[in-house]
Amino acid sequence: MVTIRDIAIRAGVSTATVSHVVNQNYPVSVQVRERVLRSIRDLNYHPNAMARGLRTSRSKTVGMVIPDITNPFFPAVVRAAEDVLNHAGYTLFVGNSDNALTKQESYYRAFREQRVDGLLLITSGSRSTPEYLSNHQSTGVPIVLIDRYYPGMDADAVLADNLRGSYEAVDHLLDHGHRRIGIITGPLQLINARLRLAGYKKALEARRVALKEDLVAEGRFDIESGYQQARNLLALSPRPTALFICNGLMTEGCLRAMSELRLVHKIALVSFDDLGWFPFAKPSVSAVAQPAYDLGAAAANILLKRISGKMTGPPRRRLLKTTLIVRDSSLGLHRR
Amino acid sequence: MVTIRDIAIRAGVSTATVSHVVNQNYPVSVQVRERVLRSIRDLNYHPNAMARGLRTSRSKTVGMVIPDITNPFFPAVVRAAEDVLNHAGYTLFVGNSDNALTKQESYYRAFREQRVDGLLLITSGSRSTPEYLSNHQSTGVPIVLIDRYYPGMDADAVLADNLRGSYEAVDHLLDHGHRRIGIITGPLQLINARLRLAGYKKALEARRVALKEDLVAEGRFDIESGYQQARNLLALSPRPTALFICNGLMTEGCLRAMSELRLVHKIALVSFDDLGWFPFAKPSVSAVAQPAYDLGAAAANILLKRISGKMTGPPRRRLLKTTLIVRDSSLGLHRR
DNA sequence: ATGAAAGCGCTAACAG
DNA sequence: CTGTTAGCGCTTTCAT
Repeated sequence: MVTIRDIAIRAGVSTATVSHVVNQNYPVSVQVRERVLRSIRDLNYHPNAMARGLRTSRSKTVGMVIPDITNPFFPAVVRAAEDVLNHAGYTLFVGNSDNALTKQESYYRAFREQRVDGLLLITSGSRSTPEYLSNHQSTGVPIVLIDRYYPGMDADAVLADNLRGSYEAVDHLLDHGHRRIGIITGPLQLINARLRLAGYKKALEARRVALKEDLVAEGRFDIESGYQQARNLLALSPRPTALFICNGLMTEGCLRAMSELRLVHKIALVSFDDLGWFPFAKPSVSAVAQPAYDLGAAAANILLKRISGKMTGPPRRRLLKTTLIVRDSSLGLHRR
Repeated sequence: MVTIRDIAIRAGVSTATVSHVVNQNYPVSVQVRERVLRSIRDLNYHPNAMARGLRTSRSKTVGMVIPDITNPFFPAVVRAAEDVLNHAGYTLFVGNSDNALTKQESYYRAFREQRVDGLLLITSGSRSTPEYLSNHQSTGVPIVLIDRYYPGMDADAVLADNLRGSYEAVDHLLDHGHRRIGIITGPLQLINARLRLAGYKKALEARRVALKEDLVAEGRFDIESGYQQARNLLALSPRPTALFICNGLMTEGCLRAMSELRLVHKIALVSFDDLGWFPFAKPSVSAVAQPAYDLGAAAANILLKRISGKMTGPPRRRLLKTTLIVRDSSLGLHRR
């Protein structure tokens, strides 16, 4: 491994001078600079980030943990955060927790040990704040939660308005005359899953439609559980006339079930989460679109402000609007 | 920041002993171990990976660069690599190059500077090997290419059999009587895009069907270009009777175009890359499924062997089979 | 404008 | 079993 000393020797200067050239933080004469730069190229020198970080205790690096890299929503959030952070000279490292608390913790620790300058976290699976996260406060490393939060965890958070988004979706179905509306929720230990369910309940209440417990099915935000719970709901009699599915992957599973049962054109459908292919499914799928890019970008911006010290004080919570996109699946147009 | 010294003082031992406890690589009496562990918990101590890495020159970390995190194929590969690496005690950091050579290079440098123990790379956009990669050999840091490679770059690679996969797809269309088959290729500076085109040509040749240049359109492996090029191909007269689309995202765009033109049920379609929702598109979409998980897992396994020194010698190239999944879009069943 | 030298936190000989 | 110590590669005063 070629080190700063190798460069110094080859260029006939001290390591300090090499450092000055590399970091451009002290004046260096043109001739010396050129000689140093040439040596760096000749030897293919990469500064050792570990040594540098050990010295400066900054890494110009941000760690992000997401729960499911195969759910298209999260990559979209990652892309946004990455854009903002790269622009500010930071490198974003991503870890996939696979919806497992243990993996989330191990990524958290790995990132902490790598001394990332900040953290972005899309939490998974717990009703309360894991201990390592409640202890996190004291570390001084900024952390911003995205899309979900642990109740009682004091950290900045950027969230979609889950309650209102699902309220609007269900309200829309009610508008179109549906009274037996089934819902496949996310795992209810997640706050956003609970809020989406709450929006459903609130919409029913507002129209004085009684809540039927058997129309509420809990999924796991994945294709498989969407399929399974859709089969369950569609086996009820009387059958629901409409379904509200609380994320995109479960909608994928639900469509598979509806397709098998030849009910695709008979049951109205709204999905929370808009996937790219919803417009050309038959019927095209109505959805509550989340501002994925804005979520990631806003979170990254807050993080940068915290890192630089431009933002101080107590945690803030930002709520971003969702958008109901009405397509054929909820309109009954497809019934003709 | 709490350091090993803080723990040592609090536990009334030397830093060496704390290190022994943490790394479990030297015997420590039970009482002392307990005292140390308690201090670690009390102070919420995280070993500084930078200091450790600086000392050991190992980071137990692997870096992976992918070209497009929003293309579902790549996250699937990531998931696999992650499974294998986590299992072996490594942490996988992912960087998204966004199909940009500059971003790919900057992630490469960031990972090198972080002193990752190995690299997984899904290359983007160049016909020849960038200089920093041809220089990589000498670093001794193992690197495994996945899905694509730069001609002339001497590194282990795990690839799908693009040529054969697309040959089979086009052959299948020919089987069903199609003679005017349009193709939307990927960006032709990518080797896999070129191979998929080559498979198309080879299949035509085998049946002595003349190649029509106007039926060949070059896309960029994204939704937008799939849409655009599909519009172009479908505007030809005579119109192609079948389309072979060289990746999943472009198929998404192509379907949008076909849907707008009300041609969905009139043109046969096969996609390279199988996406989760293809089975319930109408018609369901035939596709060449790539072994995404196996690609990632095989690459990670090779990387681990290189890191541990269990595998030495010249680079090896593994070719994994694809599978043609015939659904309605290529069968004409949907025409009834 | 350049260099000498201390020290970031940790591990690994080695000594005891 | 436990402690002392050197040094990984870098940045940063402080001299010159």
